[in-house]
Amino acid sequence: MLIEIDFNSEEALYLQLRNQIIMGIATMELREGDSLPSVRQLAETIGINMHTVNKAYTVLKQEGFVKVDRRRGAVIAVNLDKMKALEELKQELLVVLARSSCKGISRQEVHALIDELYIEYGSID
Amino acid sequence: MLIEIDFNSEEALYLQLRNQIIMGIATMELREGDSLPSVRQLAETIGINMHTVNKAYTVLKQEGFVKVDRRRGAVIAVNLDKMKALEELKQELLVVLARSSCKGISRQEVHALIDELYIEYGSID
DNA sequence: GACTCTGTTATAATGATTCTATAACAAAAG
DNA sequence: CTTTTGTTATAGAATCATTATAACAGAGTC
Repeated sequence: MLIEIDFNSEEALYLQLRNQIIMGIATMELREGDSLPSVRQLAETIGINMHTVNKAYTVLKQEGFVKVDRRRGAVIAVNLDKMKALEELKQELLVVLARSSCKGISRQEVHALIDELYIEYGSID
Repeated sequence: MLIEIDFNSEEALYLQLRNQIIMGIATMELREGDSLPSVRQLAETIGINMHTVNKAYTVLKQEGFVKVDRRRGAVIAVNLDKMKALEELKQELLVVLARSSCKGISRQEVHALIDELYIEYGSID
């Protein structure tokens, strides 16, 4: 999987990494059971420190996107705690939608954007 | 307007402040032309430093939610740069929806959540 | 004019976060 | 036995968040 890091971004490197891997799972580019590169290998590929990659993997583990196996390294394994995910989504949208609403973006425009983005993600419905 | 700061949150104080004010605008609790408390006054009310409030106001000014008048202090004045806001919304949703999709939240569930939250915000449609 | 309140700016100290650098350990695979 | 794996420890540098003091100029009040 291709990972692109923006070193000029304000976003922390380990968070950029985490987000790209999550988007990789969402687009089915990474599937349940797939192994991620080892922390050292990915660090070298990207050109960053091993610990930065390790931190990304640790966060992904805590958030329930991978399981770390001593033999196979980090393996995609999504923990489907839907209730928790819905609550977190609500909290995030609370702020994001407030901004949008203030800027004159209508409810329907948000819906359209959701549909546009969800096409790329594995949506069952 | 009532402002509640969570000192145990990982979110920076000035960002909590900014977000609450933006939500206040979205819910029409704060209206165009309303004045915010002075930086010193609000700082004392909340129990934080003046500069932290000042930083929140400065960010709000840069993001186009208030204008700062030497006489009246920070005044609600939303700059409607819709194109820019739509682009920013898209970038934020890109990550948020990837997480949701992975956790098994359907497109329709997101729509329902949007509708639920938008009720509290001033939606024209 | 004296006083107060406003935003703004400067400077500094403190603590937390981020990233890097080196190093070591135990478990598993070849 | 050697290599590779995740994991842990420690330490340094840079940046960020917060607080603390202080000062300044513009505007309103008495």
